[in-house]
Amino acid sequence: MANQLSRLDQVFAALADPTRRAIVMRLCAGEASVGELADPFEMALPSFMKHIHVLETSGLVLSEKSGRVRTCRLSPDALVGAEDWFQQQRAIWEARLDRFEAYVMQMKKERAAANRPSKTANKTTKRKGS
Amino acid sequence: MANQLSRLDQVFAALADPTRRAIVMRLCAGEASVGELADPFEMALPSFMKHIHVLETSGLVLSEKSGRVRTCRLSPDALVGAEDWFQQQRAIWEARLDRFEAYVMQMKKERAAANRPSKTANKTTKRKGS
DNA sequence: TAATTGGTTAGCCATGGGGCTAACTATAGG
DNA sequence: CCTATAGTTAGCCCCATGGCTAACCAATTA
Repeated sequence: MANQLSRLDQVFAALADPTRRAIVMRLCAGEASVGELADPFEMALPSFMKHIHVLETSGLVLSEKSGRVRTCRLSPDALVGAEDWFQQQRAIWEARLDRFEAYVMQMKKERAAANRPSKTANKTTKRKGS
Repeated sequence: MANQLSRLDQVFAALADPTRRAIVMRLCAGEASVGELADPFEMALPSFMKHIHVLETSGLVLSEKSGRVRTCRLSPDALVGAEDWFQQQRAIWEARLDRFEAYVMQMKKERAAANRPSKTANKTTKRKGS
């Protein structure tokens, strides 16, 4: 579990760079060699290879060398893992929103009760507790 | 659109740090003051404030100072924006998988046709085109 | 008014990230 | 066998990041 967290570190750090996000997007459309991947970028190969390496150690990308060409492909697992994190946070967030909404409803009811001095015999402003 | 990309840079970079992810998770449960947020961390306040600032400039967190206490709350928009990116990638990925599956199906059919020299009168290996 | 509390600013330091060039290895092709 | 291709390794540079301390406001509170 703590492993997954530090994996998240690497995945998010990898995705924080536009070059690397572009590589991931490109790889979503299918595997490609390093040269093919590097082609659209005006960047020296060694610099580009660093990005590949970051993506690889983050678990987002797998690569295999055959002959003198290294072919890269996306490993969707890591992507899904990061996506899961968002969904968990959103779940917590939405649960809180629900609770907040319930709280607002409660407030409304109480204020309505306070503004309607008909049934309950309340004389002065009786809003403070709880 | 290019704006969103550089915003993504910041959001992902912000989320690449475990401290900051913890802050976001904490903030999912409701707003809190800087002091409350910093409490669980063994870190000098100025260091912690840097994290807050990173989260704020990334758009993930909003804060407001009243009196001498600054209250932070989550801005879900940025989170959702990042989540969207994943979903887009997954959509492209899955579309590709579908195409690949279709391709495999096609291959199967062709191989089946090749192995079944009954109906279609094909003499030699007639697989090459398209 | 004096002291505490809650943040903030300024400035230092070490590490790491992202870029480069140059030189090297190893396969493919002529 | 020689050359071009595709990566790789080594090493340099600069600046951003993440941590710290020390000093400094500005509201509370005694």
